Amino acid sequence: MYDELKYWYLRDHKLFWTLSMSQIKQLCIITGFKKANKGDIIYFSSSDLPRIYLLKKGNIKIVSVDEEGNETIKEILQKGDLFGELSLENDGDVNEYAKVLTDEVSICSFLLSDFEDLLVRNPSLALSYTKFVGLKMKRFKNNYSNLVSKDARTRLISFIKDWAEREGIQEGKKYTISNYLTQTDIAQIICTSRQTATLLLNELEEKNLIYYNRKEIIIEDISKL
Amino acid sequence: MYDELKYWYLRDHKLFWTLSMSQIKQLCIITGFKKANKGDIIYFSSSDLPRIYLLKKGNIKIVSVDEEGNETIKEILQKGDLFGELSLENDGDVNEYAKVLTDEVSICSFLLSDFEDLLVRNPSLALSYTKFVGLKMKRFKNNYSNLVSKDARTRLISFIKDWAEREGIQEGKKYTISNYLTQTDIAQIICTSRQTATLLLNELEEKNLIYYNRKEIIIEDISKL
DNA sequence: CTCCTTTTGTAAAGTAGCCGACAAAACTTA
DNA sequence: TAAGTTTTGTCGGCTACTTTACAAAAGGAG
Repeated sequence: MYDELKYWYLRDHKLFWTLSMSQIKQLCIITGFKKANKGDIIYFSSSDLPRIYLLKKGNIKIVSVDEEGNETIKEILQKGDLFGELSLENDGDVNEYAKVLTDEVSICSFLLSDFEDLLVRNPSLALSYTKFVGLKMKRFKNNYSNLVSKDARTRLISFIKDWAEREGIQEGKKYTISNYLTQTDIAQIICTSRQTATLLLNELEEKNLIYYNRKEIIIEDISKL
Repeated sequence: MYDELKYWYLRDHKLFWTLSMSQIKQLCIITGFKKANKGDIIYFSSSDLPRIYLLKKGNIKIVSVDEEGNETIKEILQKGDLFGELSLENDGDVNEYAKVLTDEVSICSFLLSDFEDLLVRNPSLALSYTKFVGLKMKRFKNNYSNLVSKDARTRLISFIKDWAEREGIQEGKKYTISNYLTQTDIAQIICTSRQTATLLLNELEEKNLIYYNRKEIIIEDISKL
């Protein structure tokens, strides 16, 4: 892959706006690039050097597996999101993988150590990065409190609203989301059983609050949801 | 308060080890210092300039209140912990306060903007700080997955173990924790009702796994817990 | 078009933990 | 030491959700 293209892939991300051309090139030299298809699984092999990944196109989910084999969806990532060792420390024991949700995704990555070098040489990037991680944490905390105090219905609704606002195509109060999640996925995200999720989705559809199928979700009036 | 003393308060924290004397003094000029007693409530007034706080002595809990008035314990902090606008962004709407749990606490604080200046001028501090925030996020994620997949009993046990390892006095397999939490606090931390927490604690005591009273918790053999 | 796999729909039985209510015990204050 | 307040103990009813189980529908592969 040409350096020129790689350069633009990074340059695109707002975190890297402050960097000079030469600094980005420095990262680019060692940048990896990868395409993958729906259903593919990407492991963060612990034997490999730790990396930071940037999702350039498509959607993936980060799944973690605990000792008993229970799978939890940690995050749904969309175009422009960073993932991997964001805390800049590699923790061996955690078992996570990424699964591709959309037809085609492209991902680029760079070595953690190179990124650290860059951060040390570029304090304002470090500052942006810290804010970025902080923001991520904040969103996480928010989800977490939802989980604690709200019931499954409320969690589902707030997830759908959130999704619509992040990715949906808006026409007035109407939102159209291209649906790359199964009901099982949605259930895992809002932390409930698949059956409950199905039940609640059908209930919302019966009340004409949403229109659901495997390809898309349409919210007629988001303010009524 | 003498600059000299303030200096040492900061110097103590491992995050600030890399800083030179003059850099710390720079922060110290505008450092605030505060003592508080059990039961006191410290508000992060949004009208005020955003600050970062460092807990020097004692324990406090961070409580957030949602629209309906539900209170959730976000964090229990101990000596040496940083709190406040760690993400370096101030979010007005979130309603949080800190409540003092132990007899006497001391807290020092500095302005967010001053800290940012320091970070920009000191890349390696910025890197440590980023890692620190990242670590915090990781711990958070861990708690969160516990909440999702484990039942109340498991959550209580892992909370007690964690507490013992962080703060308890160890003698072989025996741990003694000085208990500054009520059962209501514990319940809120592990996200269950007070009644359930009481029940489970008594159950653990009946099985002789722990000895519980208002002043201390003794774990006879942590490996059996 | 047919077979196979994945996803979705539905129902019944079981349960963890919530909620309300009240009493006992332990600290606090005067 | 008495009265008030906070914390802890205990009970039964309730319900939102899980689990198990099976069938229908939709997609995909050959």
